[in-house]
Amino acid sequence: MDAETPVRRRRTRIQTEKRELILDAALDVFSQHGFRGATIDQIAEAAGMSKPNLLYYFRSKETMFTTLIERLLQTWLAPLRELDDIGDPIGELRSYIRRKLEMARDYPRESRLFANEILQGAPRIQHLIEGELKPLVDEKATLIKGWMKAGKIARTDPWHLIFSIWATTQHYADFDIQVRTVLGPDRGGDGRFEDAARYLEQLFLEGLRPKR
Amino acid sequence: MDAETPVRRRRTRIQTEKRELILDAALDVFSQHGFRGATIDQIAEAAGMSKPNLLYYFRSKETMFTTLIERLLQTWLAPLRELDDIGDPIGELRSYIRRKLEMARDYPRESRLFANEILQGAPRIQHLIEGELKPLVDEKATLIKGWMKAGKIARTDPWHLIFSIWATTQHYADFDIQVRTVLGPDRGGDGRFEDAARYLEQLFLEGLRPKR
DNA sequence: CGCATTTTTGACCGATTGGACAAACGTTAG
DNA sequence: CTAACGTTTGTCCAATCGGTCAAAAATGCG
Repeated sequence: MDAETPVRRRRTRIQTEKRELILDAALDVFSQHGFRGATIDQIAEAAGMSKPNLLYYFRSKETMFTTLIERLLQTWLAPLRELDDIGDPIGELRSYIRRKLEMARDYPRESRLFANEILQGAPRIQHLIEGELKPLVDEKATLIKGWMKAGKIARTDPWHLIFSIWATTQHYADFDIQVRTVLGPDRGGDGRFEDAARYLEQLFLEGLRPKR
Repeated sequence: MDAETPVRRRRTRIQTEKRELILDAALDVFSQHGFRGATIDQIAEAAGMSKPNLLYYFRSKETMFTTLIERLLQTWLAPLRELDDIGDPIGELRSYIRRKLEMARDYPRESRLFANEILQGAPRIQHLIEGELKPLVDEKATLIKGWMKAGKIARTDPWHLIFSIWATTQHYADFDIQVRTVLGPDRGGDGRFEDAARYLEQLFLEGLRPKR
């Protein structure tokens, strides 16, 4: 009888700050080792606090992970949400690719965390992919189809078009080590993202067949 | 003094068979959970044997993993090795893309295992990337540069060209769950690889700018 | 068959894991 | 100041981890 009333109190200033600190540390660790590979101790150390202290702010490892990935998905999908019918289609696509590549450069941890989760069959975010990602992609696919019908871009499969943009841009975050190693110290420096941007623009706009 | 002579005996029939069985089970488990996420017990169960029995054939989890990934890298790089100067360049690239996409379809576990390892910074295969992958890519980049100079394909960055082929094709293995979920039951069925093949051919050859 | 070798198993070990808990410590409003 | 509440920590626990070991079972061979 009336065992415990979970009075959801208002969040303290310290709570807000520490939760943010923890999530950042968790992003570090989760993105590097995946969910199972990461330990609470690692995250606690990265956040500069003890394990029980961390567990005071997040009930469990799982809670941290889901909090992290749900928030992350929003920023992750933002560029696609911005794709609209205002500018000219080629310009829209070009800037979408550029923005995605910038995200791979500036938020590689987020990209890797997401990739890691999908790789393992998305056990913890399947519902988000079905409920958020799919509808958004379907909507934008319709938009792109319209561009094709209007002769603004070449006729092709809009879903696979979106996949190819995701794949090529996120590759530079997810496979960063491979990219940098293969490019070597000369070409693999900070300039690699500009090289990639130039190449991808050419690929998506013109393809590889030589002009005559 | 003569503590133990590791007389490397010849491998028994049973040893050969069981080792193969174990490696297949290990591929299942490693590709789904990554190295740290996988447990010896899981692999043993998937192989239908007890844990000590498995450890009789492979000294450690690490041994299994490296055996697996070193062998895997060879088949994985085979298509790139076949890229040569015999046929016409456009045809060569087209069939390289096709072959890579077939591998994503037929060997998704291998692709995921590799992706998982790279994602985490390639701690166990860095030397293979430097010593095997990089030289091979450099060699093929030179080949492709020749094609560009001869006007056979458009001038662009050969390294990033190779990256984009890897990214787009392996995406269908590594992000399979996402691809199938977004495509839905209609377009996400077995035909998705043919759709992808058609789309990628168009992308790499013609790009998206409309013909006029 | 009989014996040596290979294969399999159950029991066990120390280390690490996610998490619980009560006590101690800080902070703040009245 | 002080009582109430928020925060932090040391200690502990059961479960799981990778791996060992001796002994039993199966196999191969003359």
